[in-house]
Amino acid sequence: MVRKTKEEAEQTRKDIIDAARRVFHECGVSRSSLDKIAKAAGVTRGAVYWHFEDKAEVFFAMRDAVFAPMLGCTDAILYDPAHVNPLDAIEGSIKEFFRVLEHCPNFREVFEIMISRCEYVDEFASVEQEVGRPAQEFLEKIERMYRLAAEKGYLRAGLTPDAAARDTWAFTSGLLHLTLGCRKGSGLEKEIPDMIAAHMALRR
Amino acid sequence: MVRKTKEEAEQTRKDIIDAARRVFHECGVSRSSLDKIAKAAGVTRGAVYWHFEDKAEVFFAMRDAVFAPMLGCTDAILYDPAHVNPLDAIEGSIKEFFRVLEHCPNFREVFEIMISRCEYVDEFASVEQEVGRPAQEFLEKIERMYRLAAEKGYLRAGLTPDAAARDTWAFTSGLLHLTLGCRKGSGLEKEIPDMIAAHMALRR
DNA sequence: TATTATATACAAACACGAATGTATGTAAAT
DNA sequence: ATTTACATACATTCGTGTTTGTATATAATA
Repeated sequence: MVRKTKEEAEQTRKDIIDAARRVFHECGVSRSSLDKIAKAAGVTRGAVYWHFEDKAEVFFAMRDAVFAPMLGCTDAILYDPAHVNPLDAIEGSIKEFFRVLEHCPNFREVFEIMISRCEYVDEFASVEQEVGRPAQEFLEKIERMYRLAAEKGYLRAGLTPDAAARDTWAFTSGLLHLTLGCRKGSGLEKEIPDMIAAHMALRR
Repeated sequence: MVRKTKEEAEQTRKDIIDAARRVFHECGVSRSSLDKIAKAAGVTRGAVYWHFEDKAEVFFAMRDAVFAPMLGCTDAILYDPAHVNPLDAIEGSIKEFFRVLEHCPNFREVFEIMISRCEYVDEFASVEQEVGRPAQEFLEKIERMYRLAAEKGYLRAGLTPDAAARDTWAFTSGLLHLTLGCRKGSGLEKEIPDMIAAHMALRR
């Protein structure tokens, strides 16, 4: 049984991506040989090389599979018209991001791989850029929201939308790194919603 | 000229550590073969294996060479009795940290390696822990400082030292990752002192 | 509709370089 | 005389990219 139907082939492609995530997470990207990934997916390297050029392409496919949904997920909250106060939208969006991160292992694994199991050099140097772009977009989005909040009179007096946005930007990034990186399993996750609320309370 | 004096041997040891930092930074840790490092240091692998067990030991030696000085450096500011307001001590200490990071290439390179050029698995899994410990200590230190500030009446009303500390903690971590990682060379460095000042202004 | 041709979706085998760890050699310091 | 501080050579493993083989799905044709 060699030649599969298109649907079956598409399934093995997904199997490979799925296996790659597990192997990347366990061994780190550089020590994840295509043979390990293939075996974890129940195929041989032949199948991997059929579907992908090399390990980098597998990596990017894995990342793409979770990044787009994640952005859509947080944006939905950020731009939810139910929030009359933009500060609530920001707070809700960030909380939602960390909630998803805690409850969806696939997402968390990919983020952990990108943060502490991948070396950003050569073919992967661009990953740093591509992580930077959503980060940059996040900054611009919350800056607009803070500006809106200021116009509506919700922003604390003496605080510029610009400064508030950059502070929240760094705070969120730090929280992400602390919860996924060095402080894993330290009970930090339980405190995250409180930390976010306290952070936002400072600018109300 | 094979056998060197003790001083010369100590120098080649330092040369190897120095070369390792450059090679790690350029190639990433996993792609830095001991041969590359040896050649960059102007020796052979024989010398490397004489001074170190393996690559991991070279890595840890490199890290130790900058971590201790860095901690001493920021602590000196944090505990400088010249500051009557603990908030000034915190602000100064964080600013100093980023100032050193910007102006001392050795320090910056090591931090960049640890943040985006090393995979925290297997022998290096402990690195994550060891990065986490200073981070944890930093949290405890600034928490004490915020408590002190609260006692002296310098902390903004309605803000607990605990919440302030964790917010500053995440902010600092995020700033570190943003400036060394994805946003390198984006002009962010120029804005860092302002961002720190704005962050601290929120809790005065 | 039945037959044929071709492209597909892999598995298996091969060839190559790179990296590691170790073993051995050796000249000079001690 | 012995140890030190390496350089050199060797053996082995591992990963990669490519090539070849092949059974079958699918398209083309009659």
